[in-house]
Formats: sequence, structure tokens, C-alpha cells
Amino acid sequence: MMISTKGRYLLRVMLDLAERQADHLVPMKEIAEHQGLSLKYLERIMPVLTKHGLVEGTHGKGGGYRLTRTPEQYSVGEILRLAEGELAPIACPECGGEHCKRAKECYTLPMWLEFHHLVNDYFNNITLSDLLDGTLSS
Amino acid sequence: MMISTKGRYLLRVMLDLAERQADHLVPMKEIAEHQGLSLKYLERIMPVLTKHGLVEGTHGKGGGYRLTRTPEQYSVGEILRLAEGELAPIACPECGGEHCKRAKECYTLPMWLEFHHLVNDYFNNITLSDLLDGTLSS
DNA sequence: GATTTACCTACCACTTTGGTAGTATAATAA
DNA sequence: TTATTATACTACCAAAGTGGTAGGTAAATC
Repeated sequence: MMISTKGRYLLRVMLDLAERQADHLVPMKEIAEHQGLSLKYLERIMPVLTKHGLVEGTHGKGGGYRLTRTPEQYSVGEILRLAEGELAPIACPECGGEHCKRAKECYTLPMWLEFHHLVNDYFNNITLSDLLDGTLSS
Repeated sequence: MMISTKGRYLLRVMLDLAERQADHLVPMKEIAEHQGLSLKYLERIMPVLTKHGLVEGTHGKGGGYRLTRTPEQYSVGEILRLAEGELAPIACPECGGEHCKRAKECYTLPMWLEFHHLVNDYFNNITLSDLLDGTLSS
């Protein structure tokens, strides 16, 4: 498993919000029920989305969450990186960060770097609205 | 981190063996020193390679390991799958196994499936000799 | 002031990761 | 046959990550 539930759940929350976008503020309770996820767990992992401004939360009755942009303006890569940290295949040189001493003689490093790009390119080029449209299944 | 040290270490062991292929039996002690890895840890993770016939181990003095094929005949994907299990991005439906109930209405499943294929295609199409040649950096 | 909601902190059980230690077993060399 | 060299196997272990639960605080509304 390369992607944890945290990333998958946050993605589903974003999609749930996108579906009702501009409609009204959606409380987490609704999303948790709708998606069949634990409210408490969602409450724990949501802050990463608000802190980075992907969603806005409003307190009190009638409150809830709302997207701050349109669904086309969110890439899946952005969301997954917030949840998972860098989508790097290996820790070794963090795929471009500080290099290990063996970097020069390492036969595998070029492969990891290329794969790292592959992964990020893939997820960066999918937006929330692509997922809602089902554009991929074509 | 999507690929653990187990997978990376085994890959390096295979490359080390490939470099001296057909030369002589190489004891793990040499590989551990050459690669700067823990002998004891390598001993623990090697069995998966012998059990699946990727390498042969011979006991006793003058013994060691040897590849059972030529380096072109090993794909990186094959080695990583032995180390990591299926290279699936998510556990959910094991990317094609038993489906979760939400499969039909799941906006993200097609993406995970496509990504799963992307990852496997990438690693399946790289052989040990590709890595030794440095074909990738081109 | 009570309710409803987001937000925050602490804990917890379980699994995975990355090892170490010790021993058994097989093959060879002396 | 005995010592040596090497694989193979088993048990343990510390640390980190995963996927939660519990409970309280703060803000907004009724």
C-alpha cells in the first residue's frame, strides 16, 4: 500500500464537498455519514486542509466546510501531498534532497528519480472535476 | 515512502550479483561489505529470492549466491513485488480483487486502477541490465 | 444560555520496519 | 573426522507509522 487511508479519505471529503459546491456549508457529520467514515477520525485529519487554505470551516449552527476554489483548480497531487507528505518512492536522498554518499555509483537512483516524476506528473494532472466527470474511465 | 528498504536492498543485492555474474559464487558477507548493509539483515530478507528461484545459495566453504538467469531476464517489478507484495497504491479492493461496496459509486477507483497499472508497467519494463547500463539517465 | 459546529490534545492498539542474537544445518577442506 | 565456512532459520526488540477513540475547548447561532 503506497497511499494511506488518510490520503484517500481526504480525497473523498474533497470530492464530497465538490459535489455540493457553492450549495451550502456542509458539516463533517454529513460527510462522515455519506461516505461511511468515522466522524472523529475525519475531524482529526481535516486541519491539514484548512491550514493550507483548501477548504474553509465555519463554526456554529449552520456551519460546516466549503471549498475555496472550483473543483478544476484542485489537483489530486496537491491533496495527496498534504496528506502523505512528498510522494517520494524512497527515503534515500528524498529523491533529490541531500544525497547519500553512494549517489554517484548508485545504479538505482536514476530509476527512483524518474519514477518520482512519473508519480507526481500523474497525480498533478488529475483534478477533482476530472474525477467527478469520470474522464479517466474512457 | 512507497518502497521500503527491503525492496531497495534486495534490488541492490541482485545488481551486485549481476555485476559479477557467472564469475564465482558470492558470499553475502562480501555483498554486505560492498554495499554497506547489515549482513544479518540481508540474511533475513534473502530467503524470498531463493524460495522463488531468482538466486541459488550454496552452503559451505567456497559457497555463496548466484543468479539463476541472465540480468536481462529479471525485471525490477518482479523483484520489488517479491519484497513489497503487490505494488498496489491502496488496499481498498486490492486494485482489482474483492470489491468494496462503494466500487460503483466510487469516483476514485478508476484512478487507483490506472495508477496501479502505471506503476507496474514502469517497473516491469526495467531489467537489471538496464540499470547496470545506465540506460535510464539518457 | 443552550445547542451546534469546528478545532485541538492526548491516548491507544496494532502493524510494519529495520534491525540484532543465536543456533541449526549443509558442504567443503584439512 | 573435525574444523571451517556459509546458508538458513527462529526468536526477540525498539521505533515509527497507521487508524483510530475519547474528551474537552472555542466560536457561532438560535
